[in-house]
Amino acid sequence: MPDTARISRIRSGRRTDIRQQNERLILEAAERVFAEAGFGGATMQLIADMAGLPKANLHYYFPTKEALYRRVVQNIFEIWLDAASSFDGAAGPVEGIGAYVRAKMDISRRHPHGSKVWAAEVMHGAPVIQDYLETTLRAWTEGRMAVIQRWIDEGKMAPIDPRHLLYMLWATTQHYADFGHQIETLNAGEALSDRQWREATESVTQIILRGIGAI
Amino acid sequence: MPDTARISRIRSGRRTDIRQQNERLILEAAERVFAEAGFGGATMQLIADMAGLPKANLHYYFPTKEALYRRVVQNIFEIWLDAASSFDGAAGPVEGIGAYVRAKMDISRRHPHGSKVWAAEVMHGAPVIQDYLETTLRAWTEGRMAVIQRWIDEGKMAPIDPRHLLYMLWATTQHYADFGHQIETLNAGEALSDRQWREATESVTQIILRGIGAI
DNA sequence: GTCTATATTCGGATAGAC
DNA sequence: GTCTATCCGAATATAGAC
Repeated sequence: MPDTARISRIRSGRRTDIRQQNERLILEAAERVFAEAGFGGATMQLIADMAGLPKANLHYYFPTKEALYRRVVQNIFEIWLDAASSFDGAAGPVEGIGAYVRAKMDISRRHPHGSKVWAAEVMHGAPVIQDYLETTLRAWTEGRMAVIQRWIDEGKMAPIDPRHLLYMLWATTQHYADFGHQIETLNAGEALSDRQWREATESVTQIILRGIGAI
Repeated sequence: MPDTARISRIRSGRRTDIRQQNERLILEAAERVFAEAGFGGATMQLIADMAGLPKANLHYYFPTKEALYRRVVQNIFEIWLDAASSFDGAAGPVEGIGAYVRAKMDISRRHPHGSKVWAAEVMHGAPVIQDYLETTLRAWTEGRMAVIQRWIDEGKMAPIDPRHLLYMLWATTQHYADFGHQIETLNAGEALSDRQWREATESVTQIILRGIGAI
């Protein structure tokens, strides 16, 4: 029955397309609402309205509010892990840390909502992603600490505690996303321009690279 | 009627004592619950249980959940404003910024809940304290930027953008409170010891003071 | 000033028609 | 796969006895 098979494939294909598109719509809306209202303050109704779908559809694609939230948090974590590659294969701290700061500042600009959701999740004791902290993040951190320690041993930077350097990199770059509203208020109520983002990235990079004696 | 007057004074005095003590109990519990669950996730019942009072008493002292939250946020803001004095009257960046970092790291350690509540409030667009950002915080920021600029003009530090230096100071110090759970997880699940707090403060201070060319 | 009982609203989740 | 109508639990807030 080639005919019905073809129709079935097409139908199935369309269904998959609709599913993927709707899931994306829902996840984008959810990221924004969770960031702006917190998990407890977010409502499925608000997310549905922002996604342009009836509330019941959300429960069709994501069984519970928590399942939807979990996916949002996972998405952000993966984006940050990708940025980790900037760190690897660098000859020294100037290239490695410079690239990492640029990558993370770029993420802060393009995914401010995701960064805020992550921050809130950690502030609340990481009820949903504690396992990621203990496995993936811990391994990642120890790997980069080893790289930094090697740079220190090779005389490419001052003997800074690698752990606190990493915390400083996370804190300074994510601050531009998480506290973006405060920064905007102190910028006469205006969002940072392209030029201001470049200046911010440059300032952060310069202070840190000088601070660790790499330049 | 000296007798009744005395009794009345005593009664009134006791009432005031009870009021102050209960308000303090409620505010401490509220700070913790708001920090760990967010405004939307916090419940008056949970705060009441943690304060050891019946729920209705909370509504006697604070008319609404939002009024209670507002007081918590204001408390934190005042604590940070006090720390601002570390900045003033310093001969140069080594003393001024050094003292400010120490003061803010100390607050991150002693008031982690308050710091988290503030962070969440800002992340949500500062619905409650937007006026503080536009008045008090803006004035404070401009004042310190002028001080930093003077240090630059006097050749006491490199020509860093004062604004981004301030953001870095806020980001790095508050990170130890707001992301304390992540830091603890990466510290084998242990809270930082006295010694580790000193090392963290020292690392932050050293990197920043070197980074701005002050040492 | 304290506390029990309750009114009322709101939001997550689902049933069931289409 | 979509969506309306609805259930039900939970949480804020208050009434009113003590």
